[in-house]
Amino acid sequence: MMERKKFSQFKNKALENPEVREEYEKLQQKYELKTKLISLRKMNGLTQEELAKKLHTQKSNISRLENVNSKISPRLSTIEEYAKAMGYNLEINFIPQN
Amino acid sequence: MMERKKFSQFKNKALENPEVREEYEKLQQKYELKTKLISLRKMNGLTQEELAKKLHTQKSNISRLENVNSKISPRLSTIEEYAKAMGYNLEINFIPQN
DNA sequence: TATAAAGTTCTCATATATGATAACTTTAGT
DNA sequence: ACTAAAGTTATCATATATGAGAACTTTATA
Repeated sequence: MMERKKFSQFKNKALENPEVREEYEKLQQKYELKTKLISLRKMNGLTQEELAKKLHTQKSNISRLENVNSKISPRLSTIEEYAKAMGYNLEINFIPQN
Repeated sequence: MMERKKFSQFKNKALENPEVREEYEKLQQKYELKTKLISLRKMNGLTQEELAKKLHTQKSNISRLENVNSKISPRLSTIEEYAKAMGYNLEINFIPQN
């Protein structure tokens, strides 16, 4: 708990730096999408292999897509198909910064 | 006015057909994104050329990106950068299909 | 702790998006 | 109708995502 508080304080301080903040938000966003993809799949009780089959591709490709560390920026259509395979549509919004 | 009503009735009838409906929604979505991109740019009072400069690219590429008819499915990062250049962040949501 | 299932990583081939330039068309203002 | 600005289209080169297969690591469970 003490650790958590300390870190939290440090984080807030660091985020006052615009460059750090920007970098952080960029990561947050990437993390968000990948995270959403993964939880969407798990919510539907699918393994990577099962989803891969639905999409006529390989489990290794699903893994790559879901990998938070990969530098790949997927095509919109790829995300769309992933979502469709589980019964979802994509919605894209533009949010003003600050 | 008469024309509009007739068309509207036809449209609703046609949308009861699942295949037609799916095709329609697909188009709607594509249209939506491109439309959002265009209005975002215009809201910020930018020409394609001006935006291109901000993004260190050419106006022809902006035109291609905004072109509703093109079969290109852009990278997520491309849309992101377009938005960022005008002070917006991307938000992506998964909407259950019915 | 052995085993199977699930997920990851690497690599190469292929498909597709993006960058750049030029010529063309449309639109707006006079 | 003329002109300039804005937008479009075509094309080729380059960058990057995706497909596929194999070997590897992690996780869960008996």
